[in-house]
Amino acid sequence: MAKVDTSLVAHLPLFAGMTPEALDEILREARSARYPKNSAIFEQGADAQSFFLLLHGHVRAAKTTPAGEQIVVRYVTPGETFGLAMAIGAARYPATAMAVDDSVVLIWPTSAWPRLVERFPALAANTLQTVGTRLQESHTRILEMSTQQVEQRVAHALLRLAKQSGKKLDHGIEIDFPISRQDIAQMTGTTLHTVSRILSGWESQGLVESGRQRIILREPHKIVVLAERSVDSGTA
Amino acid sequence: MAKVDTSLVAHLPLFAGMTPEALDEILREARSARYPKNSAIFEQGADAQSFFLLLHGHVRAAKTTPAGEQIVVRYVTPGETFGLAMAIGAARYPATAMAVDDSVVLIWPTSAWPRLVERFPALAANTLQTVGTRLQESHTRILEMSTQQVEQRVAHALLRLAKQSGKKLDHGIEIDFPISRQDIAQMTGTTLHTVSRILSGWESQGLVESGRQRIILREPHKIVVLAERSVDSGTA
DNA sequence: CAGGTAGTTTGCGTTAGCGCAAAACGAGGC
DNA sequence: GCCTCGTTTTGCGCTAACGCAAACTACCTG
Repeated sequence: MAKVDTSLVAHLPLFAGMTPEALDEILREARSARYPKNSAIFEQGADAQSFFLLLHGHVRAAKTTPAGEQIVVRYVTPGETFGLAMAIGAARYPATAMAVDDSVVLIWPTSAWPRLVERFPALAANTLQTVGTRLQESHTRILEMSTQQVEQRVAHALLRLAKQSGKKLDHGIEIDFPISRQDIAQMTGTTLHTVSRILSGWESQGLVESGRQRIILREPHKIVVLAERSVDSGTA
Repeated sequence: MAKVDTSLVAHLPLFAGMTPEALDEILREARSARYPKNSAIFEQGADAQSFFLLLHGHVRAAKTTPAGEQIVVRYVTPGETFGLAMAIGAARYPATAMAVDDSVVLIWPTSAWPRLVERFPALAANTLQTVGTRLQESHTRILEMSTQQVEQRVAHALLRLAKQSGKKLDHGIEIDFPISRQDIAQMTGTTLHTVSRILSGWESQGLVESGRQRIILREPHKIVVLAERSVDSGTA
């Protein structure tokens, strides 16, 4: 197995409350791998043979309908785990994971999970914590889809991306991985056309600056206002 | 503490892989309580002092926006846990739980959780499993909301309710707890008006029979067809 | 049994956002 | 430097679903 530097990952929530020795033992079971931009890490429906921890880069998890429509479940940022099918007792991946940037991951064989959990119960507790948080976020997303208009949802989505993976600029925040209108549409439950129109509108108001797979929030605060304003208070 | 019969709950996924002694010890920490129909069990935003296991009845978990709009997160059926805020490290309940029928629950103080998990690691693993499954379901719901029309979403919702809490009748399946048009609207991201129109339509086709807070699926199979048909195949 | 309350139905006008289509744009490959 | 392909923009017509309003109905209460 490839040796991984413990100091890089020791602070992650996944390993909270663990001794250096335990951490070392867990890492010994992992190997690391590099996935180039736009390569698939695993496909929805495939045998869940591994689970992953992202070290560098960005990964998009997306779910596809039988008819071929997609939604983006989430963007994985460094330090987060993904592909935890086994934790929920699933034999197959429920989504497809794709590197949107050159990415480096740690990989554990799924078969190692039961043993690791038995030996290090904190692992299950920590994973429960993160999965629980994701469930929360998922409910929030459903709430937004049910109650907000598309423009507000797009505003929220961009703010979240900026918070998660924003690079601070002199004036504004840039989302630091390639993301298309289509991607944002799939995060907010709309079409790329509508997203394009919304961003065009914002651009002409100076709220954002954007181009091919690239978005900079120039006036984050004003976007917060857009995100929070209730439907009918527009002309108030 | 009230004594609870272990045989009633021993088979639940939450207690999978546990010895009778362990189960007994866990149950000793719980008390049971009865909530009458339409009473609140806990409110969104309140201190998460307890977590719950439903023994009898039905509980609706709903999330409210600052503006007062609600969505139904899920209906809890007997044998399921709810109010697991502590598992995700939240100090407050992220939703409101209400008994929709006279209900009986087991209640543990949140403060007992860390101790229980330490003593019985399987508890965390089992909870991870159920929370993971709920996350899956939540993603499926987002996918449906993004890609399907209202009628299909309502069909799916009813089929799920029927599967979860359906009472088999001579001819059809009855959802065996009180549920309003409004509730279904809040499960599917639409309005009670639209749900009412859809059910009226189905009723006139003989697919369902419904009344005040009561729905019977008379032709489950035909509803499955409705749920699965893709958007444009209507006139095919 | 009368009255009130909560849930349901239905009609009608409106519209946010979709779907299609076509053009413009920009980045990478040869 | 040119060509090609994927992304983005924009126009236009359409419709699913909403929002409002009013009537209706079943159940519960006093």
